[in-house]
Amino acid sequence: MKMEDIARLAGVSKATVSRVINNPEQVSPQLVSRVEQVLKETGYAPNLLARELVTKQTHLIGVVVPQIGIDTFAEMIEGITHVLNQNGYNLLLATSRDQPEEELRYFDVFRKKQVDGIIAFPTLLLERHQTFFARSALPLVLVSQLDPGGTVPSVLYDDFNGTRDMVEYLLALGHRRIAYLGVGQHNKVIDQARREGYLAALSRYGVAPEERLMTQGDFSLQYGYRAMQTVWQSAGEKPTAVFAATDRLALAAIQYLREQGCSVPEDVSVAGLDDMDIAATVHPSLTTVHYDYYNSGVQAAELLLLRMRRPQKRPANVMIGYQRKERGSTCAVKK
Amino acid sequence: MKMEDIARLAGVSKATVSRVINNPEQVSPQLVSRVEQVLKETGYAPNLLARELVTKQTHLIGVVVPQIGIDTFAEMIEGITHVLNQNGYNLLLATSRDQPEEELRYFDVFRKKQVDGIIAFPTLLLERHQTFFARSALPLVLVSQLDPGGTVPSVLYDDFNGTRDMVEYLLALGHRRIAYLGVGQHNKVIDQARREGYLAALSRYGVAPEERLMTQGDFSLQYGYRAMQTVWQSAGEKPTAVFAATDRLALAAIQYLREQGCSVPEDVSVAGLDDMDIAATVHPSLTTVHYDYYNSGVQAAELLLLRMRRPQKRPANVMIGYQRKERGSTCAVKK
DNA sequence: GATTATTCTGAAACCGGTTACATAAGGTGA
DNA sequence: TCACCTTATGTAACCGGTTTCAGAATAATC
Repeated sequence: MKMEDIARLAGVSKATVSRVINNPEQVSPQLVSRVEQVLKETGYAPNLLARELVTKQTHLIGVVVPQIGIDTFAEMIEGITHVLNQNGYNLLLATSRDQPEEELRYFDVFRKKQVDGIIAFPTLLLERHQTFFARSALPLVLVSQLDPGGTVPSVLYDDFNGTRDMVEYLLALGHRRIAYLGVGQHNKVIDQARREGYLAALSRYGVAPEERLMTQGDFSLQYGYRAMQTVWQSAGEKPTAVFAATDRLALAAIQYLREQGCSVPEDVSVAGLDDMDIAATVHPSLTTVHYDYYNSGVQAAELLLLRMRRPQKRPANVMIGYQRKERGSTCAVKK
Repeated sequence: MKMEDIARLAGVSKATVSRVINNPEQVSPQLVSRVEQVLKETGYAPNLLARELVTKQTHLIGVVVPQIGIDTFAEMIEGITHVLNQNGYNLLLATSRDQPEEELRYFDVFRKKQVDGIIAFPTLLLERHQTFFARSALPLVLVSQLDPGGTVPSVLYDDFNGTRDMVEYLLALGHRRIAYLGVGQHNKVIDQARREGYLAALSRYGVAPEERLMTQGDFSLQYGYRAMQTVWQSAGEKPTAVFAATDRLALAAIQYLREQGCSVPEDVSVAGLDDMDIAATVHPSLTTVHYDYYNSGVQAAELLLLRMRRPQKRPANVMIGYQRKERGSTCAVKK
C-alpha cells in the first residue's frame, strides 16, 4: 500500500496525501478528513526510507560500545536511549568487542545508513578514527575519550581523580602495599587514567609502585580471580589492600582472598570502581568509586542533540564526577 | 558525492558504477579497475537509503526488550547482536520500559522503517499485539512468550520446571515454609511460570501455600529487600527458605536477612534464578537456576534468520533448558 | 566474410515519498 | 464588475540508488 493508492482511494493527488500527513494546515478541512478516513481504514504506514531519502533526516543515531553485557555500559545505553527516544530518535546499536577496526567498520555502516549522529565509546583511537572525525561532517560525541583534534565533544569520567582519591583513602588507612588490578589488556583508555590515578596517589604518599602488585587484563571475573592469585602468590610481602579497576574485578578478588582463608576487610582491604548496584548489597559491601553511568548516557545524548541543532557551536566536554563510597570491604590496616 | 559524480569522473554511466559495486563480474576488467580507482580516491559511500528503497531490504532488525540494564536482557542482546552482525544485519534497539503500548509504538516505527524482521521480548501480549502479528507479514520472533495464534516462533525459558525443580530441592532439604519473591508487578509473563512452578512443587510435597509468604514486585534490589522484610515481619512462623524469582532479588533478600542477624544458609536458605555471573562469586555463593541467556539470544536470532529465509516453513519454538546450581546459600533445614 | 550468439554499456524507468511551481478557485477592495 | 491577492490542489521534478531493456561491440560459427 503506497501513497498513490491512498490518493486514488481518496480521490486526491499524491501531494495532497503527503500534505495531510505532514502539514495538514495547508489542506482544506474536508479533504483532510476525507484523506484521514482512508488512512485510518487502510492502516497506511508510510515508507520512511523514501521520506528520509528526500528529507535527508533519518532520525537514526548510531551507537558503538565495546560490549553491552557489562553493567556500566548497559546503564549508559539506557540513559542514551531514554533521551534520544524522548526526542524522536532511534538507536542503531553496534558492539565493537573492543576491536578498533570494528568500530571503524560500524562508523562506515552508520555513514552509509545516513545516521543523523553518532555516539561512540571507542576502545582506542587509531589514526583512522581521527581522519574519520575530521572528514565526516557527522555530529559525533565520544564517551570516555577526548578527541585529540578538539573538534568532537566528549563525555569523560573523572577516573584519574576518582582512583587517586580512593587509593589515597587506602593509604590514609595505613595501607602501603596496595595492589592494582587493571583492565589495560582489554581497554587501554579506560585503564590509563585509573592507573595514573593510582600511581599519583602512591607518589603523593611517597610509596614506590611495585610491578608485582600491578596486573593488566580484561573485564571478566576469571581474570579478576587469576589476577588476585598472581599478586597473592608473587614473591615478597603480601599486599594489605587491593584497588580493582572495576567492581567486578573487586568481587572476584574478594572471592579468591576468601578462599585463601583471608578475610576482607580484616586481613586485606579491597576497593572497586563503578559502584554497580549490587555493590552495596553483597557482603562485605564494597567500598568503591561511584559514577552515575545512566547520567553519562544522558549527557552524551544531550551533547549530541546540541551538536545536531547547533553544529557551529564550539564543542564542549562534560566531566562526570565521582563519589567515594566507603563501605564494608575496607578498613584500617592491622598493626 | 553521489553515484552520478563517480560516473562522470570515471567517464562511465551511473549504471556501470552500480554494477561495479554490486556485480563487478558483469563489467569488463578495465572499466572495473577504472571505476574502483575513482571509488577509492573519492572515498565514496553509497547512500543505503536509496538502495534499500529499491531492493526492499534494509538489513535492519528491530529489537524490543523491556530494559537493557538488567544482566539477563543485556546478555541476550549480546547473543542477538553477535549472530545478526555475523550475518550482515544491524540492530534497531528499543526499550519498552515494560509498557505494552510502547512495544506497539515501536512495532509501528519498525514497520515504517522497513525493518527486515523483529525480535520482541514483550511484557504482556495485548489484543493489539496479536492483530499486529496476524496482519503484518514481517518475520517475527518472540522471546519468553508464546504466540496464542501459533503463527510466530518463540524462544522460551523453561521457568516452570526450573522453579519447580529448585523448590523441590528446597523441600527435599526439609524446608516447608518457603517464601516466594515474585516479579509479577513488573512482568506478568516472566512471573507466571515461576509462580506456577513454585506452587506445583509445594503441591507435590503436600504443602499448602501461604499468601503471607508470597510477594509481587519488580526487578529492583529495593523491592527485593522490602519484600523479604514484609515476609519476615508477617505474623506466623518465619520461613526457613526463600525462593526469589531472580538472583538480584535473592541477593537483596540475603542482605536483609543478614541485617536481621540471621545467617544464610544456616538459619535461612535462599535460592535465586538466572545465575548471573557474579552469583558464584559472592559470599555465600548463590544457589540458583542457571539459564544460558546469551544462547537464548543466539537462538532467537537464528530463528529469525530461518524465518526470513524460509517464510513458508512452519514456525518452531525453542525451549531454553535450565540447570540447577547448588551452591552455598542453601542447606538442609535445622532440626 | 557474413551471420549469429554473446558480452558490455548506457538510457530510462522505477522505488515511494517530498516539494517547487503552476494553476484554478474563491475572496476582497475599488 | 473587474483586477488583484489568497488559498487550495495538482503536476512534475527530485532524492540516489537499482534494474530492465535495447543497442553497440565483440566473439564465435559456418
